[in-house]
This record gives sequence, structure tokens and C-alpha cells, in this order.
Amino acid sequence: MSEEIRNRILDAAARVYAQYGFRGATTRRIASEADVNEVTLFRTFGSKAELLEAMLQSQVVGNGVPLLTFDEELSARDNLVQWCSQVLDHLRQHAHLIRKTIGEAEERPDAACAACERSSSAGASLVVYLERLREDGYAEPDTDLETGVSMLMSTMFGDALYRDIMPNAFPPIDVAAERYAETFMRAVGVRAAPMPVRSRPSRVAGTRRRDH
Amino acid sequence: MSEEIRNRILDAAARVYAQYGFRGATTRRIASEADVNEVTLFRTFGSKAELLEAMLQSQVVGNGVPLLTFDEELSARDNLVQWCSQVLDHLRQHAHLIRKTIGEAEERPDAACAACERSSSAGASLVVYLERLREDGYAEPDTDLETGVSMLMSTMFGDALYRDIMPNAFPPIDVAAERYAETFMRAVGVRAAPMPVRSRPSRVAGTRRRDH
DNA sequence: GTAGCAAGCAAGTACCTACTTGCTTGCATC
DNA sequence: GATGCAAGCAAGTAGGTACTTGCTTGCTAC
Repeated sequence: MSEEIRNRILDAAARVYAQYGFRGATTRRIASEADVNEVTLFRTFGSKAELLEAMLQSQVVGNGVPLLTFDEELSARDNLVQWCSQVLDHLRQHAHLIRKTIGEAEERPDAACAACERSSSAGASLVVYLERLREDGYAEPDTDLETGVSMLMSTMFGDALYRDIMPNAFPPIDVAAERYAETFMRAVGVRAAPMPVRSRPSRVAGTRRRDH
Repeated sequence: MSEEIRNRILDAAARVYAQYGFRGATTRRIASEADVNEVTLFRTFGSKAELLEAMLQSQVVGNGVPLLTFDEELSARDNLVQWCSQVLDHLRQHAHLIRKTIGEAEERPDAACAACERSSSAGASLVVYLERLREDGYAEPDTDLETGVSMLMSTMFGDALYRDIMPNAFPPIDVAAERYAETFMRAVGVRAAPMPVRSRPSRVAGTRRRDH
């Protein structure tokens, strides 16, 4: 089948690109990494540029930064920790590829943009969640939410992309997610318990908050 | 003089490298950017690798991330805002170069490390400052200082390096420094006024804090 | 069996790359 | 004016790059 060999080439291209970048990802290297004749690359994808474009697209499809989908069963803290952990995992898995793509943004800006949209919508999903916490009285109303979210996203990108080249600039890897989430909560004023009183509007249906 | 032409080559190499990276920074391009014969590069630096190494070193020397040197006249907030502003300025000036160097860390890890040491010592200077604020009662004692600092550094790197490719993921450029500083202050519990009472040891000489 | 097709293989094209060599030009010093 | 030196210039070397062409091999379907 042609499909199997096609995927083998795409996978090999991803590995080679992640290590050597666009210029360094020669057709020769990719072919030998995929254990395929070099001519097959051109017959299958037409050119090196088209190959790498297809490879980047295949890496992005269904592979974006995870959105925050809150679980009513969990506390705000646990929701945040879990999401941070997912985002960190995802970014770390694609760290080399992202680093290369971003590093070459001057020369091929379109490639970098694809990945960016995903991450900004992930940030947006966090904003939505925080606004809900706020109207439920779980978060203080007078904090700079957007800046906090922006900082948390930068933090997770920084951790995932640069931990391996400057390891002592970050919290230990096994507690990073919760430390980020907790520090973030302080920054944007997310409380464990809701605001003491005020005219907090009761939620619609389906919530299980019976607290005072 | 040979010195002038040498600097012209180094500057040109920096520009070309910032745009094309190591592989893309061909001796031909650098020579033409410096308006110098290509042979002169080899006579002056020996090889392309030595040239670019010299260029990176010349960019780092006396050019590290600024350390936080607090001004007793200013409030903690103003000290932090000022420092953040300096760091952001510095990082933005070298953004392209840093991005390329970090993107190529897999292939030339030593080059990336040089820049990293500087920035981690900048973070360390912030920790020192915060510990002083804490013992003066200007900061809460029970917050995760290291994580906060790590997040602030990541934030500033992220802003400086990625703002141009994802502009709406960050606060407006003219207020970014103060928003980061203020959000950071919340996160690590830096107050405008010192702790209410306790057995706070009085500072040595030269301070002007007469508050209770 | 044979026709079609996907892949391998060997070789070649045209261009770019780092780097070298031999020679000329201009300037500054004695 | 002769010497030395830094730079330019033209040409060449050896190898890598993307990409092409022509032919062979092996498998699958009718």
C-alpha cells in the first residue's frame, strides 16, 4: 500500500525536521530515516517543500493544545492543575518541532501561525472558565485576568520548550503543573471557597454547589 | 584598520544569522551584507564556524539580561516595573538572535547555554530582592517565590520572543511591563505596605521606612 | 500469463556551499 | 622610491542540494 509508506515518510520527516530544521532536513536524510528511496519522496509529495508542509499539517491535525473542559466534580484548583498538566504534556511532546518552527518564523511565517491559533484558543477557553468562576463568586472580580492567562500560557510554553536547555530555571518536573496552577490562582484571585456574601446570582441547572 | 572591517563583518553576521540561522547564514550572504569580499571573512576569522562563534560571543559580552538593582527611593512596585521594562527591552532587542540560537539548540547546544546563564542570574537577582522584601515585611512569607520568579521570567521571554508572531496573546506593548509586575506581585504576595505588626527586625542603615 | 503499478536503483543535471590559490591594488612606513 | 601589509578580484576545488530520467523489480488483478 502507498498509504503505509506515505506515513512512514511523514513520520521520518517529522523526526528529521525536529532535529535539523527546514534547511537541515535534506531529502537524503529523510529518505534514509524512512528507509525509503529518495526518489519515492519526490514521486509521493512532489517536492521537499510540499513534503514538509504536509508533515506539519499532519502533526497539527487533531493535535492542538488541549482546551479546558471543566469537570463539575472537581474543585477549581484540581481542574486547573489537570489542564496545566495536559497542556504541559502536549507541549513537551511537540517541543522540538515547535521550537524549530518558531525559530524559523522569520523565513516561513505561515508555518508558525498554524500552531499559534490553537494555543490562543486554549488560552481563550481558560478565560471563559475563569469568568464563570468569577460570576459564581469563586474568583475575585478586580484582577487582571487576561494578563494572568497570558503569563500562564507563556510559563507553560517556556517550561515545555526550554526546560531541557536550562533545567534549573523551572520547578521540578513532577510538581510543575500544580505549582503553576496554584501560583496562577493567587495571581488572578481564585479562591477555594466562594465570596462570603453579596448578591451572587444562583447558577442555572445542573450545578451541585450547595455551599452557603 | 583591520578592526573596523572586523566589526563590520561581525555586525553583518549578526543580522544575517538572526534572519537565516546558522545554515542559512552563508559566507556569501554575510560578505555581501558587510560589503566585503568573501575571502576576507576567511582571512579574518578562519572559517564560517569561527566567525559565527566570535559573533555570538561579541553579542553576549556586556550584553546580558539586566540584573535587578533596587532603588531605595522607589516603591517595590516601581522597582519591579522598571526592571521588567528593562528586561523586556533587552530581550526584544535580541529577540531574533535568541530565537534562532534557541531553535538550533539541538545542533549547537553550547551556543544556547551562554545566553541562558545570564538570564538565570537575572532571575536569581529577583529572588534576592524578594527575600529582602519579605524580611522587611513587605511580602507575605508563605508564597512560592521560586515558581513566581520562574513564571515571570518565562512570561518576559515569551512576550519578547513571540509577540510578533502572535500579537494578540499579550497585553498591549506599552503597558505589558507594569501588568506583568503587578500580576507577579499578587502571585508572590508583595504588598504596598508592610505586614501589620510582628517582630519585624529593623533594617540597618540608610533606609527611610518610618512606617509602623 | 500478462498488464499495470508502486517502488527501487543508478546516473545525471544544475546549482549552491565552504574554502583555497594566485595575483593585483592601494596605502602607510621607513 | 622601496617594503610590507591589508584588502579586492577571478578562478577553481570538492562536496552537498533538490530534483529528473530511464530502467528494473516485484506484487496484484484480470
